[in-house]
Amino acid sequence: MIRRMKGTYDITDDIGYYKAIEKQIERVSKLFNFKEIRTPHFEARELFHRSVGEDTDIVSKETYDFEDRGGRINTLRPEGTAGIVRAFNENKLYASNISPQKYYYYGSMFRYERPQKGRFREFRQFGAESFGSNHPSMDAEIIAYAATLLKALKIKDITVHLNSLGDKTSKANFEKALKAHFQPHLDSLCKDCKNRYEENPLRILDCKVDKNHESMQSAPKTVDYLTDADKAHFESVQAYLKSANIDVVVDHNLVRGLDYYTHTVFEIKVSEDLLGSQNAICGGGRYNNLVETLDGPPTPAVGFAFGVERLVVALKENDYPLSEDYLHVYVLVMGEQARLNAAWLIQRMRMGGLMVDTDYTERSMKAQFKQSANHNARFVAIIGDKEVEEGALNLKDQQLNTEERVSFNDLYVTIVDKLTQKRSDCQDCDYKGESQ
RNA sequence: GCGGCUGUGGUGAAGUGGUUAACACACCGGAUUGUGGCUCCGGCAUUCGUGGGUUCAAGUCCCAUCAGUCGCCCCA
Repeated sequence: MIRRMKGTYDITDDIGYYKAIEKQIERVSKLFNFKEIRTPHFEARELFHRSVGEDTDIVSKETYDFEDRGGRINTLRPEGTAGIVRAFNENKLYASNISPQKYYYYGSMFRYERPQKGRFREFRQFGAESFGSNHPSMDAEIIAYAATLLKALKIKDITVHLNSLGDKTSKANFEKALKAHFQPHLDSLCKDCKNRYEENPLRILDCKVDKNHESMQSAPKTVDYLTDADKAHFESVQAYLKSANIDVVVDHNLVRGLDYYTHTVFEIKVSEDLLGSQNAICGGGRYNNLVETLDGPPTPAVGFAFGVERLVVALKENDYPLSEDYLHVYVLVMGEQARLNAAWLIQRMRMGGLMVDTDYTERSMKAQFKQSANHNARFVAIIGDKEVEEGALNLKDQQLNTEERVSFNDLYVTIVDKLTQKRSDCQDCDYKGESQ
């Protein structure tokens, strides 16, 4: 049997969680006035090298690259921001009379990684990007947007971690200071940290093995390398968040893996026993140089990305209530003539807005009743030869456990009547009938 | 890229080298010639991820391989 590719998965029974997430994304995005944007799943490889960073793990060893028949080098997008920025520049969206331009996206990303809990090779991200404002209130809005989605999804025990890396210069100075600081301790640090020292010194700060190492306590802090303007910006972001009632933890060891981040960076984490070391459910920050790096006009920008699979884990863990599948009517058919007559009755009910299903496999009556229960059908309409002759059938209400004879002509109105009586079973709205 | 664990019907699983692969759920049929959910009866794996090996004998032991899963790195 041909099976799914490693690190991919089929959404079957869990589809309700995805629908719920997508619904809330749409709703919350409207509240924050972000517009949806959709960009291709593959781009020129060059795009990711220039934006995400040549030396990051994502680009150096995790991309899906392929050459097409025209000799072009394509890459399946490993993250969303690069493509959005490309589209922003290519479509000259910066020329809009609306500013800042606020976009959100939802879709699959691809990274060649070893799959584990909350991590896949094809995974989905929901992300947002705001272009054209360098104001701290914009940083704060982005974080508030992310936090509001989590609130809408009723996810508990989340923590927003916040830090600032400063501009290009302060980021570089800080890195230099870090290397100078850790250089004499290099021998006593763990194997991974020795690597990080060369590859990405910032990451030494959030090492789990060496977190109690003596050199950690005395390590330079990002804040000490911020310019006065950057420091003021960072403090202002915090003030706006406070005003919006969003709790954050300032975490000087928070750095982010992608090269393009400057100034504000943040991560939203759920408890570790939920997702282990994959507990970062959302990550983001400011990237004031990226638009220009990708040949657009100098444009400050800030954004975030959520891991949808991780949201699903959190939803399940929090027992997020999903509405159950159900049918209005299951039509039970016995015999060929009945089946033929049922066809137009079913079509008429469906055209009238009722959710209807029937048997297609010539099962026994008992089995059809079982199916109707499995489908969670409110009514069972029973049609056999007798019914075809009389032009009437038995309609059984499975909820009230009552049954009555109804003519074919009255079937539809009878059902609609019963559905709209005081015992409304509307599961899509809060309407519980007139009596309540 | 590295390490741990796992692989038996549609599903969950038992099986500790010996003959016919438990049990439960689901599903199908019947008892009930047209009324589900309860009850009873019956059916449902020529074979244990795949390939090779050891043995008189392998689901069980060994090797390889594939897949899944969890962790490390890294990330959403």
